[in-house]
Amino acid sequence: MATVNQPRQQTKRPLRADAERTVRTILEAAERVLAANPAATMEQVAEAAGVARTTVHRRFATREALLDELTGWAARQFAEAVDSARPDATPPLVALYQVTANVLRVKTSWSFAMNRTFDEAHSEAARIHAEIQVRCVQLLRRAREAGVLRPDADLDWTRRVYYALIHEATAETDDGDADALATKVVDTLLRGFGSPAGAAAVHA
Amino acid sequence: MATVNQPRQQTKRPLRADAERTVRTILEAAERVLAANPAATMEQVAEAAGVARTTVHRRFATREALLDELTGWAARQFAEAVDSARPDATPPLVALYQVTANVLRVKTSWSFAMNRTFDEAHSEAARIHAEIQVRCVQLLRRAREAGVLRPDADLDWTRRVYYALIHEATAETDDGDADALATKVVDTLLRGFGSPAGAAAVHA
DNA sequence: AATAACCGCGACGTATATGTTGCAAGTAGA
DNA sequence: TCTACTTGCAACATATACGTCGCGGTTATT
Repeated sequence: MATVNQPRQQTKRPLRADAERTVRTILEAAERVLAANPAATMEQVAEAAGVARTTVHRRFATREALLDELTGWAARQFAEAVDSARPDATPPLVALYQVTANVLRVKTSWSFAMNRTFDEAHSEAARIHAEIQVRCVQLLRRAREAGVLRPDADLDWTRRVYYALIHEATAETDDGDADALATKVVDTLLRGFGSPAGAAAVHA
Repeated sequence: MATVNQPRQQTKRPLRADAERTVRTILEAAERVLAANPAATMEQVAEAAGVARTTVHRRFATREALLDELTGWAARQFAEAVDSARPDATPPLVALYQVTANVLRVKTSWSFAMNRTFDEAHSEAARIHAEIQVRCVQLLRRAREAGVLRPDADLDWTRRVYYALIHEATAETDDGDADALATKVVDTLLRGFGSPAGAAAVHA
């Protein structure tokens, strides 16, 4: 009868200060390494973190646990970025800029953890992202009612394009500061690239 | 002295008709399976194709070879889709619609193979994609000169947003026909979502 | 200073994916 | 019909990633 290798469950007792630091170091290293190669191994993460592989396993029972912790952490920072922009309390257009800038700031540093697809719908990260998505649509609706968006704008499509623009902005080579990028994103979202007299060009 | 497992090199002699069919079946199955799960195993691909795993290995020496073939095939279809729209010979706006519709048609069926990142810059697929990218910028430049795009449009940023919109459009749940989606994409690209009187809203 | 926690290291066990080989049975095509 | 190609199957070899365990040395905390 083979003894099955079951992951050792991680006790949740308070960590010593240095251990706490190690955890953060590992998570940051994981983000870096996995952003470059999502299939990276535990060994590579450990190496990037400057610790032994066994230490990683000491802190995170399984690979899944590490990934979950990482995405959870990023999600919380994401939520924090949105919240601190007070998207429900400021004029829609201002909020749009503010939220965009804040989100860009965190997303550039957490590209892997933020783009990870959420298989299990019950994970903390999935819940947070879903909530934020709802708030995003709310903001867009307010923008539409305020006349910032066209009355016939499809909010769901708008949101997806908005997300895509943010994603694309994080890949900018000359990553200027978040505010400049945010301006670029919102500007593109609202105006697109057509010339104001664009419609006439069809008949040219 | 351990005998190292080196992939058996695939002879490139003409295949019998049924074998040719098998190859296509495998590639199509690989696309389906890998689109759902990029880390899918050879076994899963074989199962989806309705063949034995060994048969897959008979046709594709290594996993890499299969992936390369897949991306190569998709890239050729991509190029074909662009070419058949004659983007250099028709008015920019028309070409934009036409290219978009054609590309959407193939991209919906080849989402995995088209999004695969190209590590080795010397692969056929990478070359094709690079060429198409150049032609895309050319088209956008023509559009700008024709007054379809704003004179100050950043062509590289425009192209990336264009790509992102196409990508997003392929994920539409109610995947209407390619023409309708193309209209949506080009419309969004040119006009964005802001109301024409949008600028005024800032002062509201 | 004493204690408990932490870490590196080496070793081990396990699971799984990849790739190979040989053979028997079936089938396309001349 | 005959032949060469093709396929499924079972078995094998190998590499690699994951996870565990124990020990000795170090460090934080009291």
